[in-house]
Amino acid sequence: MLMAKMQSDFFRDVYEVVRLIPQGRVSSYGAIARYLGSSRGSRMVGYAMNAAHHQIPYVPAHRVLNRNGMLTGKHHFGDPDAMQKLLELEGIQVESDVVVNFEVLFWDPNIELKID
DNA sequence: CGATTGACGTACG
DNA sequence: TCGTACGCCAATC
Repeated sequence: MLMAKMQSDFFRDVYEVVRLIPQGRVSSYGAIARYLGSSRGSRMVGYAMNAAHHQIPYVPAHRVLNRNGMLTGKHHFGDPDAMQKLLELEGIQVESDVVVNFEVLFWDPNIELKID
């Protein structure tokens, strides 16, 4: 029975945090990784996103960008324009594969989910 | 089992 | 300021 633990707990936690990202807001791989305790595991977050497509419920991976606010993973959405389109549907302006006002729309779990 | 890769980030020149 | 090098850790070859 237990077909759980298909991925590491780290991955599962990544999905959970990504789902907590409000609509119209974005976050970064590094911020999530840091929130989970692996400040240098940013690559793992990106790798987790790679598998996020078959995760249920839906994981808004398009809200996760790199520290530069660039849509680095847009090529992994099937269509290169899909990620930008999803962001625009949430009212996020994207220009040259970069989110406009990224620092304003930036949603940092270390702050929003901060444990007192 | 070892080498390479990867949706990143930081350090260094 | 920009380009290159390296580290992180899991997955793939």
